[in-house]
Amino acid sequence: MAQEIDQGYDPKEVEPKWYAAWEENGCFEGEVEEGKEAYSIMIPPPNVTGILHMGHVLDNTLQDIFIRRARLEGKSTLWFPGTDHASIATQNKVEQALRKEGKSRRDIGREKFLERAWQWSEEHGGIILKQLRKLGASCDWRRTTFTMDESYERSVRAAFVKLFERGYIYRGKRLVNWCPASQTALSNEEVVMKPQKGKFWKMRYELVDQPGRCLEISTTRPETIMGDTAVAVHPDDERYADLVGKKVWRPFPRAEIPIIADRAVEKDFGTGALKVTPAHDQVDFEIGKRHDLPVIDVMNPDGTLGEAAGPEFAGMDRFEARKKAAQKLEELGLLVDTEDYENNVGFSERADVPIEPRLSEQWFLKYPKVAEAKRAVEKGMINFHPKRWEKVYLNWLNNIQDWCISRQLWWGQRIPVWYRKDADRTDSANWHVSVDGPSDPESWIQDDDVLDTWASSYLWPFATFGWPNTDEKTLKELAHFYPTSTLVTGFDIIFFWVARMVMAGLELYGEDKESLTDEEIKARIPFKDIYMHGLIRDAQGRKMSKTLGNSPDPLDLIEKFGADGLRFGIINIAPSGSDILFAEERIDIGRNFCNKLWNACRFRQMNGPVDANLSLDAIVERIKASPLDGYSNWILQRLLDTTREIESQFAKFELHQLSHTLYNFVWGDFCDWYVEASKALLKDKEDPRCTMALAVSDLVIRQSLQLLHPIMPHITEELWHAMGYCEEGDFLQNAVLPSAAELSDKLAAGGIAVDAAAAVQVEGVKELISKARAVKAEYNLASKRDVTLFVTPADAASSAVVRENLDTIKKLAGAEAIELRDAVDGAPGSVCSLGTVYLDLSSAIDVEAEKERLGKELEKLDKAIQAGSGKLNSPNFVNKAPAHVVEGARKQLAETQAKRDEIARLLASL
RNA sequence: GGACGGGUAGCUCAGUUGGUUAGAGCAACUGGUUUACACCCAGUAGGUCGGGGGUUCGAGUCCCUUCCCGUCCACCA
Repeated sequence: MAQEIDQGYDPKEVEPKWYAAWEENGCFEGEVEEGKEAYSIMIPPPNVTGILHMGHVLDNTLQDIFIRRARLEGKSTLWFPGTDHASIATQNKVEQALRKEGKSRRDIGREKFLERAWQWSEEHGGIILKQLRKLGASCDWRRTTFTMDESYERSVRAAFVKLFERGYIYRGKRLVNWCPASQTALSNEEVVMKPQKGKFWKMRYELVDQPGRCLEISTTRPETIMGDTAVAVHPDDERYADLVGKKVWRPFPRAEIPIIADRAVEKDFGTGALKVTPAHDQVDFEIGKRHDLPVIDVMNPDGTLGEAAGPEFAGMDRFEARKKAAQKLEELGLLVDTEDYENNVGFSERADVPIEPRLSEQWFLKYPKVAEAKRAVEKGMINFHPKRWEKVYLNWLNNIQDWCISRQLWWGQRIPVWYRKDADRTDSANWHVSVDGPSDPESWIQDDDVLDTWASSYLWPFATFGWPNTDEKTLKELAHFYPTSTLVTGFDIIFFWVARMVMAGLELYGEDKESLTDEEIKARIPFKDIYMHGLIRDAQGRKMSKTLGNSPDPLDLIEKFGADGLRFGIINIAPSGSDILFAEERIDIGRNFCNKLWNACRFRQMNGPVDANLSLDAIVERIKASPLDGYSNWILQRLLDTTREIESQFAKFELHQLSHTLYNFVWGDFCDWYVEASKALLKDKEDPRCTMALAVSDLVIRQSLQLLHPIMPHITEELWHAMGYCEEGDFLQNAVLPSAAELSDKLAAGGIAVDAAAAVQVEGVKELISKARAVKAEYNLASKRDVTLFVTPADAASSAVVRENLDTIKKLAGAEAIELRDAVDGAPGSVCSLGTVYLDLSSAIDVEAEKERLGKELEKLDKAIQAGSGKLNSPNFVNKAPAHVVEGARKQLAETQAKRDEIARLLASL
């Protein structure tokens, strides 16, 4: 029930109270509601051990806005929360902790390590979910899922088995991206290229059958010389045509290697001769395959040189070995020259060390349903917002390569493949692939590796519901909530996650099929819309990072601005899909806006009881009691416009406009004009116009709170109750938000005809008031509230409008009296559409200053007239432009001319 | 090398299908305490819309070209 509103909004009092109440009352619980449209969002699961940062604030505020809006529209909603085990990131953290104790994971073994990791994830896990609650996130927390929950893991294994059985998953010995720090294979997406300064060594290899004759070769990696098994030149390179088929001496270990011809070599690069190291370079590996070259792996998994590198190098770090190899070339007299060189080197995204191409046995996924994944987007079954991300997505799919999904890590879902003990692992006859493992486990050994994290989270949209279980609950919920409605995420994981989820859904959500029809695609896609937001950066545009210390703790910001203030603030500065420059001052607006809204309600409450607000009908009934005055008509018109605008912004996924539209309406229209104007009516509580103004305020506030609720849930809930819009124990979200059309109909049905044309008149009154204020300010009388104003109306209609709004004008312009006159001379004035408004100041007028002011205005109008008449005098414009544009230009010119004449007259009268 | 995004007021950004004299918030400046709010009110100033060319009656908006900034993809050893 309604309660008194205190002075000053204190989010600390309000926010925790309502969050607790919502949770206790199951406000966020998403259940299948037959007959209602479903709306669901899957949270992009944050890392289990992560803590909330500004990116999460943005991402989750957006999701909460979507889901709360859907709730207000009366949909059957579900926001599904959870966390990701983040295999490599979490394992790194646990290993770091171990290292502090002077241990490595191999010292303690897999079992003990996993114990530690679980302990770690339980200690830190869930912190972020608690923080999300502080932000007001309305997730159905009962459903919180962790990607290493037993049920989720079963889904992951089931997916693996299905993909394996369908031939998409295979095991192969390939050159993969190897991270020597984490000692695991990585996917191409986990490798980032960075420019590195290094050296380019030119060396010479002597021909075996022509001692003294040498072939010059350039390299950036002399430490792999020991793994060279050929030298390659381009087949069309005339310089070397006679050498192909001959042999050169590899300097160390000294051995004969062939000179071969291969098109992969660039003639014009370096010397045009390439040392071929099949074990340590992708291109070389391909060449090696084509020419059947031996593969010599000279490196250990940890990035040190191996036995094959020879005793001098074995055990040495790869970068040490590089220097040493160069030195050795020099000693042997084989070094021609050395130059500084910058090239791009692949780094492990996580560990930030250069990766090594490394030959190893791994599991790969040949992506399924690539064509369908493209079609889904091309045909608009899945829509990116903003649309431009479509291209990025399609481009990736067009160049897609098989995905290395095995990781030599322990923390994660272990690959559900078992090998028969003491049998040949490379022979698939000795494999067992299943969800539950072999029935005679003692005869088998499970694969050591775990899956790439993304090879589990790509199932998130349906595995969370229990897929592939076929129990009633799972099927019913999936039928209702899948495909989910909107995916909200950053563009940085468009390949890692978004595209892979699409393919996983298309392949796995349904029967095994070679290809899919459009109807089948629609049923299988994981989401229909993708809202891509930008990355949060600091005020200088730098990425936020711990080391830079430019990453504010959202909890501090919530403490300072309130969750609602932070939410509004972050939404307000988030442009459509590009990077967001964050600075704390930019959040001020959110806190200030909360306070403004709060005080608007407080003001309303101070002017009368709010005991007849329980339903929209009750409020409409009260408005009916007396005819609308101009301002009330105007604000209702603006309310309908605003409601419509917000509808369109949601429909078009233009969320960056929401906060601006609502801020302008609540602050600019309602508080600055309607509330101020209504003060004239509120003086006399017995006046029916007072009752009407209060009822109109109640309607505007009610609708505004609903429109704002998705952005600022706590304060709107508090005010919803304080303003008596619902019974105790009920919640804002249970009142269905009327659409602009519904609201308009409801008003019409109640006999309240909102008149758009009359609303325009009010714009004229506002203009007159602003002009009057400006003239007063010019004479340093802005705060004087007892001046006399003269108005010379433009015509009879204007005169009537001014008369009707006399009280309001007096109140808002700060005048004691307003006199309508036919002509005024020698007073400072300002021309507006309703007429000219003058300040009664004949005695004290500063003629020079006034002349200057009017002169400036005159100049501006002259320019406009010149442009306008020029346009209208041109037959081209009059003949070619559409009639309404010409008409508009004529009207505009006439008005401007009238204004100009009036100002000229004013000037003359001085 | 390929693709995309951006360049509009001191700063951060809006600006629908081309159509009045290009907007907002912050900052600045001036003046204030009015039936709520100094987390406030009123007012002022500030822009040749990156440069050049074109299409058009008309361009911040469309086309071409060019210069900056940023991102992604590719990777010549």
